[in-house]
Parts: sequence; structure tokens; C-alpha cells
Amino acid sequence: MQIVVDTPLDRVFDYLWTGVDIPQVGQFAQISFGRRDMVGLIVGVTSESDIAPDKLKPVTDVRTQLAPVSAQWIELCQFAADYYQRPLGEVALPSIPKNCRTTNTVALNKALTKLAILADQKEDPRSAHAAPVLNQAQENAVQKIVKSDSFSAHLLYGVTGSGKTEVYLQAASLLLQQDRHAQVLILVPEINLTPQFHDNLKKRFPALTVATLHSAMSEGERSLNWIAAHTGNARLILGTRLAILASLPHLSLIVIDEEHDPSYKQQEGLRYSARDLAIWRARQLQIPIVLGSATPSLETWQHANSGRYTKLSLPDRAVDDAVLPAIRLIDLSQDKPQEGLTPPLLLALKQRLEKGEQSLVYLNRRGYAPVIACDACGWMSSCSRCSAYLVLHKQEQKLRCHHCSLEMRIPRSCPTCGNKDIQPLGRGTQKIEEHIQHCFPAARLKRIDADSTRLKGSAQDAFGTVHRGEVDILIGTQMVAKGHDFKNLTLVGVVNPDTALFSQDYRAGERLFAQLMQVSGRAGRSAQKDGGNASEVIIQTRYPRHPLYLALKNHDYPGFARTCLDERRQAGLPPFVYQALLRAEARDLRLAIEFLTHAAEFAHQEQIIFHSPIPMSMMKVANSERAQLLIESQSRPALQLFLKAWMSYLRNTRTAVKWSLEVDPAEI
DNA sequence: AGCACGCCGACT
DNA sequence: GTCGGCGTGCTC
Repeated sequence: MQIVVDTPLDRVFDYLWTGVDIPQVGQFAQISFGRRDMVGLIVGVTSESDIAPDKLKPVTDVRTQLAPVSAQWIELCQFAADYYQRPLGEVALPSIPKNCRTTNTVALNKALTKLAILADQKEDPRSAHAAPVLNQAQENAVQKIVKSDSFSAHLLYGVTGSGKTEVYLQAASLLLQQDRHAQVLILVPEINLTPQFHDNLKKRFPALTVATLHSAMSEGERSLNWIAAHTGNARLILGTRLAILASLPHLSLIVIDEEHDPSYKQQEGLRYSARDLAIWRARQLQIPIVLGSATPSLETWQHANSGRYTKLSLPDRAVDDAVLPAIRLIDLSQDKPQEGLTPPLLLALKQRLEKGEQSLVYLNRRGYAPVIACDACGWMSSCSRCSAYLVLHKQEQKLRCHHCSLEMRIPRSCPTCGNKDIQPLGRGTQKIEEHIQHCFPAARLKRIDADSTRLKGSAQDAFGTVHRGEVDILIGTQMVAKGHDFKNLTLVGVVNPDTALFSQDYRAGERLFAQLMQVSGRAGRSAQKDGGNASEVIIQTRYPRHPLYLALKNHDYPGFARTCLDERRQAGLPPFVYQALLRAEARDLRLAIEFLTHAAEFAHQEQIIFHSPIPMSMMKVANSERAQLLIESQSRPALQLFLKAWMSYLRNTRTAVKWSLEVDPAEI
């Protein structure tokens, strides 16, 4: 019996089977591993073994109550394991809910009985909401997606309000009707978008079970939903990136909404891209995949233009007869801001208030102020454990590090010179909120960011108050930019976007464009209802002539993407080159650099380019100092081959340095 | 990664 | 005399 377990050892372990019915590949086996009991995945059944017979231990138990995972699912995990240079067991087992792979089977059996109850609670299919009539472009898109009976990747390109969701739903509907087992997987970028999407699905498909999979679920819910997907009971599976690794025996269509979103990239542990794995999975199963976006990732855009993916364009704002919002750039050197807000933005806010319309003030910095500083000696509140500043959170009367979560009380006077006059510098959401309330005392404000939505369900409540019209001015970070449609919102003010323009990370511009485009989409879905008073986006910037803003003003994503791709091609950056990043952390930066230098001396291969080890831009986090080594290649296979050899070499190197590898790094 | 074994310092 | 520090070695 060949079994993999969740351990960093890149090996298959052989066990004896002493029972009668031989277990199948894909079943879960309880075994004694070292000195502990674990559950592993059976990946092979043979009577042969290279291990001395007296060393073989017997399998303790097999979880026969769970159907085996398919060979294709194991293949998917194997691909991810190979591609991201991890052992199979570390990919396969963590993607199974804990309740399904612990030695205690109580929770698992409970979930299985609950599943039976759920399966009986189907709603009347006649209660289904009717599907709206599609426009020509939508209809064409649905047909293209559905008609192919093999692998096909489609970029569904359309702005907010162009009706992408309806294309997903109707394509799903056709496939679900064609095959009574068919399963459809829909990925969304944020957990807080799942309830809204779930409602949509339940309204349209009342007779079908919808399984939801994301990281904020309790173990009980997680196993219940996973098993529903695994047994095929759930025909619709809705989730965040981790759902791409769910066991889905009858998967027939994959939808990735907002495919460009950075959250599809896992940023710790197995650093996979759910989008890339989804493409692989669709090809493996020979099924269609739909990537939806108004601002596709440059990789996807490139593929859509080269013909590898089909480009399905939806015309602007087909749904509510609304028009694209007008984008106004406010030059900060001419309109001087007060507490971060310029007179034109304040005036626009005032007008919306008078008309009873909602506004959104968007900025990418939570907290009250990013730093407090001493005027006398120049002291600033930096974190003692990270190369970052402590952010002032006024309501909690705390300074907090956003990187290591260190918290401190606010000092009464400057710790270095004793000066009593220390001031907050810069602005976060809390300070903007305070200032807006000061300007409009009667306005009802709501701030939505990671701080205000820490409690489970509070994000949902907050969005609810906005939808019900109990809020006049919404203040928020990225969280509010994604997905939520606010019917009565006609003004978006963007406070401080400029920093991303000059970032070290070459992807910062692409991300900023997508973010601003997305937040603009929040404005005015039904703006023309009273005679052409189109909604408006106001961007305060010091660089009103920057090409990025000009492209944005013209709603010209294709132009922006063309420029970016040209630059990338010339500079030899992705998607024209493939990269991997080796990170090292140690108590002392020199140790980390030393390790990377040693690693770089391993071998010099012709097709692989080594950059120099450099300190990471956030050099210190939680008292450990970090450096990175970038390598790249024109050839993905060459890079893969090299990484495999390199990793086995590094794994056998004795070092106190903690290191990890990221393939296709998202941020550099 | 866990987990245990193992061999040297300050404590009830 | 023992509790416990983390070095090193193993997991079929």
C-alpha cells in the first residue's frame, strides 16, 4: 500500500494491508507514522516494496465511509506539487477538511448524516427566478462557452454592469441541464462576496445544492460542504481560491470572476495561483473555463489576443442602460486639499447629500494615520520588530503594526526628546471619516475596512446598511471596491492613489489601474434614471497627466494593456519571461544573504539567469531579516527542470536560515 | 514539520 | 538530585 502523508518529506510510504477487501487508490487510510497516528492518502496499491518487510507497519484503518478521490484529483495535486516544488502529501492532505483526515471519526460521521438530511431539503424548482433575456453579445458568449465539448478557455471581457454574471449563470444553467450530474465551480476573489453570489445561485437554481468553500468557515461547515462537493451532491460549488483544489467528480465548467484579482494567488505555504491551476484542471478534464474581468491580468490579455483563449467582449453597461461614470482628475497642486480632501470633492459630496444619493470615499490605508511624528526631533513611530511604521488607531487608542500585529499605547510625549507635541502624519480611513463627519455633521457615515469588519458577519451587516440606504457616505479600502453593487451610489472619490505609481514592484501599475477601474464601477449602475445626471468618479492626484490616469479617464483598458505589455516585452518581464523567487529569513540579514549567495553557486545553467541576492523591500518582519534571490528563464520547462534539481540540493543543505521558494511570484 | 532521544546548566 | 534547554536524527 503506497501512502502519502502531510509532511515535508517528499516520499511515498509503504504500508502493509492485512484486511480482506483491498482498499482503492484515493481512499484515506489511518496509519501509525513515526510515533504518531495520522491519516494519509492511498496513492498506489502493490504487493511490492523496496523497504525491508520487518520495517513495514500495517494500515490501521480505512475511511470506507468516504468515497475515494478520483485519480484525476490526485493528478491535479501532483501537478501542483511538482510545479510549485512541494511534496504531494503537503498539497493533497491540507486540501481535505480536517474532519475528514483526523484519527477521530466522530465529526466525519456526523457530517455524513447531516449530508443525508440536506439532500432531502430541495426546494421547488418552480420557484426559480426567471432568467433575464440576454443581449446579443451575452447570448453569443453563452453559446461559445457551452458549445465546445473539449477544453476551451474564454476571457469574458466587460466592465462592471456589462452583465458578466448573467453569462456565467446561463452557461452554467445549460450545462447543468445537459448532464444531470454536471458540477459547476465558481470562484470569487473575496469571502465577503460569497453570500451575495450564493443568493443569486439559490434564486436561479432552487432545486440544486450549492456548496460554499472558503477559509472563514468552521470545521463542521467546511467538511459538510466539501463532502457535498466530493459526493457530487452539490452541483454548484462557490468559493475562494482554495476551492480550486476541491474534489469535484463531475466538474463540467469553471468560472473565475475578476480573474485578475491578486487574491487568487496564495501568499503563504503552497504559493499557488488558483487561476493557473484552474486552467490546468480545465485542460485535464477537457471542459470549458471562463475568466471574467474588466481589467484582465496581462497574462490573460496576452493569451486572449494571441488566440490561445477566446475573447468574448461585452459592450459597456448593457444592463441598466447606465453609462460609464465620468472620471475627473483633480490636480492636487491646484486644488489644495484640507485633511486630504480637495474643495471639488467636498462640493461633490455636498451635492450628493442634498440629492439623497450615496457616495464612496476610497483610500487604501486603514487606521487613523500611518505614523505619528515629533516635529522637534523628527522621531517617527516605527515598529521595533519590522521595517515599517506603527499605524495610529485612534478609537482603540493604540499604535499597531500592520505586519506583525505588535500593539502599543500611544506615547504622551516623544520617546527620544520628550516633546509633548507629537502629531499624526498622513491619513487613514479613520481620520478621513472624522474629517468628513466634521464637514457634514448630519451625514450618516459608514467605514468599511479590515478593522471595522473584524467580527464574523460584521462585513455583511455593514454592506447591508449601505444597500438599505441607511448610509450617505461610505468610507472604505479595497474591500468595498470588489463586487458589491450599490444602486444609489453616484459618486466615488479616490483620495490618495499616487504612491503605487512609483512602486518598486513592476506590477503595481497594473494593480492600481484594475483597482481604480473596479472602484469606479461602484458608481452609478442606474445613474440615468432622472434624466442624464451621470455619476462621477473624482480622483485626487499630483500627476493628472500620468498615462495611467489618462487611460483610466478614457476607460481605455486595451490601450493601457498594450503599453504595459510593450514595456514588459522590452524589459524582459513576465509574461515574456518565467520567474522564481527564493526567499530567506534569519535573525541577521547577512546570514540570509550568505545562504542565497551559496544557493546561487549551486549550478549555472545556460537558460537560467540569476539575479543578485537583495534585501526584501520590507526587510525586517517580526524580528527576522529577509532577503530574496530572483531567477528567471525564457523557457518554462527549463526553469522547472532546474528548480527540481535545485530544491533537492537545497533541502539537503544544513542551514539555520528559513527559506522558501515561490514559482511565478506575484510581488517582487 | 513533529516528536523523541540525549547530554549539560540552575532550581524545588 | 531533577526540570528543561534545543542539537540531531528519524518517519514505511
